[in-house]
Amino acid sequence: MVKNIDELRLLDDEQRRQLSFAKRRNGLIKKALELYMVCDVDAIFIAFSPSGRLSYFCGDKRYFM
Amino acid sequence: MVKNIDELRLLDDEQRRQLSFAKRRNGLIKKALELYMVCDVDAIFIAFSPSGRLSYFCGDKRYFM
DNA sequence: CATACTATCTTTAGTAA
DNA sequence: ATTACTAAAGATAGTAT
Repeated sequence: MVKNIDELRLLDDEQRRQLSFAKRRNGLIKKALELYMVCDVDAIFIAFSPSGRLSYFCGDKRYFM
Repeated sequence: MVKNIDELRLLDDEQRRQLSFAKRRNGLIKKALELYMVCDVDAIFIAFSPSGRLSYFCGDKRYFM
């Protein structure tokens, strides 16, 4: 797990990085959905996977789209 | 804390919602930064606070900007 | 708006399938 | 690509400042 930003470094193995991405992306999308629902705000999250695939969440009530 | 998505509901108090937003937004930006650094991917996060202020994170290495 | 505390709940690296 | 398991680390509601 990551304690400080200083401890962050690029995962050196492609397979580990892809798995870490999938887990973290899922976590971020869930958190963005919670922010959207709990706090009643607009929020978007966009990321590209290490292999270039798009992942996103869009919760729009007022400003987006 | 939120256990299931079914338990999510709009915080009824404006002050509680604003505080929850500030904490969750900080958490999301940190997570997005970690995703960007650890997984070496592009990622953006944008949200508006309950009072309409913009918060965002943008980590771009290939696609954005 | 921010920051600090803490009990409690959540996320995730490593691993296997 | 995914899901499942688990210990360890992280996030946050409630509260006070």
